Amino acid sequence: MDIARRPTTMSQLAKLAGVSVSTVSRALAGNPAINDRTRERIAALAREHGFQPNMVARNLRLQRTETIGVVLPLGHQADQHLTDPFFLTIIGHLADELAQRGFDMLLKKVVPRDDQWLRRLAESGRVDGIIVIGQSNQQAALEMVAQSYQPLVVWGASLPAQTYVTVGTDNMAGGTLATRHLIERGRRRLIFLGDNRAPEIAQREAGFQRACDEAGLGASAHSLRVGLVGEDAYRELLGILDREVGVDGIVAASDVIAIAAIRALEARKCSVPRDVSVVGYDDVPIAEHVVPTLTTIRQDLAMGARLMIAKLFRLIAGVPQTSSVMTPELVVRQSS
Amino acid sequence: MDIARRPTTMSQLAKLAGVSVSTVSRALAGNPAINDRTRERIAALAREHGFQPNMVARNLRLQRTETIGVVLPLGHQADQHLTDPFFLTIIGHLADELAQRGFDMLLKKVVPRDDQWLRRLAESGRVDGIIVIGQSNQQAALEMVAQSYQPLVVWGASLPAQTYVTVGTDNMAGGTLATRHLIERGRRRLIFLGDNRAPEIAQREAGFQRACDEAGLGASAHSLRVGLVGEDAYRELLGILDREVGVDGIVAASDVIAIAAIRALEARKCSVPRDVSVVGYDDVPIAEHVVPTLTTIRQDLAMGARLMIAKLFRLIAGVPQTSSVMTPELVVRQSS
DNA sequence: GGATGAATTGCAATCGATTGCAAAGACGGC
DNA sequence: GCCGTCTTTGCAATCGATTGCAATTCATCC
Repeated sequence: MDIARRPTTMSQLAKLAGVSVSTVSRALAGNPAINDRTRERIAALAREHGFQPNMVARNLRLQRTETIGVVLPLGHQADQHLTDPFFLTIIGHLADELAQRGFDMLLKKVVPRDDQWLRRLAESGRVDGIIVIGQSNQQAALEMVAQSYQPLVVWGASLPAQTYVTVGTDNMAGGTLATRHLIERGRRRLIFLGDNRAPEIAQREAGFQRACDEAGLGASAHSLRVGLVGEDAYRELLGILDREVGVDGIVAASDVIAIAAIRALEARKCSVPRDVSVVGYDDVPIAEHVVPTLTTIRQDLAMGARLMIAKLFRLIAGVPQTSSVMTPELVVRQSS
Repeated sequence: MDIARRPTTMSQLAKLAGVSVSTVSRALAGNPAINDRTRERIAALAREHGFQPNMVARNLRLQRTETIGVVLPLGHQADQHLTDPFFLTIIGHLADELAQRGFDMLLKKVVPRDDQWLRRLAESGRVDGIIVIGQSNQQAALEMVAQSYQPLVVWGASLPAQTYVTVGTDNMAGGTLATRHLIERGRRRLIFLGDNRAPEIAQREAGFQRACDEAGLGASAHSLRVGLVGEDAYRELLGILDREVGVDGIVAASDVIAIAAIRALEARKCSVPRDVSVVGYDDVPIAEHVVPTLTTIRQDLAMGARLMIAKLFRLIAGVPQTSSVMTPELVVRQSS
């Protein structure tokens, strides 16, 4: 039981210890200029009272925060919620990597209303660097900030004229991989499901088209757009299945879409994989737990997160970085 | 193209505008003491250069950050990753609620090594309030901090002597609901799957036991512990199924466990729901997309997030709050 | 013309830490 | 006893904003 209230600032702790604030600061920082006995006395006092220095003041003085901003721009999504386990998975991996380095994560879900959303965070002084998950349709805002703000890494597609650093998988290769797999399984009437306003999805779609063209099924292969998730998407899927008679292969732009598609097929009395083969994208943890287990294109998100954080820290240190494109991998399970 | 570099502090902007820092501060804050023409001139200058005030300095001066800490304590989980979509769902809803109020979210995943992890965040000055998702096995740390730190809301179980505010569902009722449903379906050899070191899970298990006792199946009903997710859990499940012959009903402590269980049953040639009925818990978005769709106990996380944030803001305003226990709801789908 | 008061703006303190530099104290050597 | 050196500690500036209070300007009124 303390009679005086617990000290909350260094000056209060200094008064308790009978020394100056600077001595307390140095003692807690382990500065060797401070006498061992003094340091130990102050450390004991701090421990005893559970003293915790004010990080905001510290951050202001040091001009760094040991915090990384992680931004999810939802530019092209009507729906406001994060429902794709893909995001949690990558956020979880990022949190792991950051925690290892003693950094915190400022998570922002932004629905862009102007092109200043990224600049606001970048110049607020609240974060030492920024990771953006997915370009959405916000290339302009990303480019603008990248001109003057170095510590920025984006998960997503590697685009021609882009000046910012990205980490991602080869989406075109992934789309091709998924599609060729269906064709090898003897599927001929294929559709692609995904919202191609995001560049990653557009690249996967391009990969789908390429594989279709290679196999000479241009005429019978269709490419269709559908939102990412939710009841609307499910209903839309039912409509698509009713319209597209004879479809025997589906390439989905994400596992969540694939799973909804399987459910829609089920509702229409189509068996997966007997009547229709389905390939997802991402290999989210749930993919191997659904029935049938999901054939999918695996993106190594643990590796991706590690790369993003590694690059980001090097950028923070002032070392220029280049983008990385990882190779996606086909994981064959029951749905194809 | 600016010849001078862009102003990054108010004093630089003030120099540009030919006024003092205080005038800039007041102008940007919309203080009516400032002449309209002056204010407009300064605002235009700020807009033109994309000026963004330093939030760290602002936070220090105002002693508030408009940031809420969201903490995921992983005390009882061997596995370090966030893989349960339950977390993403609740984080997404919290992010929505906070964004609406113009607040940011500092996300911390902590693997508690001592009992100071919560205090460190509480007294760092970096957040105006804290939400803890799940008590895990950290009741002691929560209690300790709650003594001296008001703005704290915990998602989880409402426990007898607890001094902090919680929001959650009635886990005992949920467990009972799920179990009674299986019993009504004619199931008699039931098992509960979940890690009861977390108090929420322990309460669900107690509800399971109560329903079993009510129906007089104490002898044949078992209660078993299993980790939350991952390949280990799946293998453990296979082992359990092999040992527990004749099981015809499973109450899972989460949807993720339920889905893994269905997959294990499938691997052992048991049909769901023909041979075994399975009930999950949470009603995560994926629950209605798996095949068979999952019967589950729905927790209204949107409502829960809204309640938590509402309580937290009232606590920040100094208004004492009480805990809320929401009523869980049985959602019957195909798996039972 | 001078007093009064309202409208604007600036000065300087403040939030709580860190750190360069100076000062004080300890100690030994001559 | 005095001086130089080394250790240890404190003073005060700094990070970049906000804000109470004082100062200035200017119009108005008698």
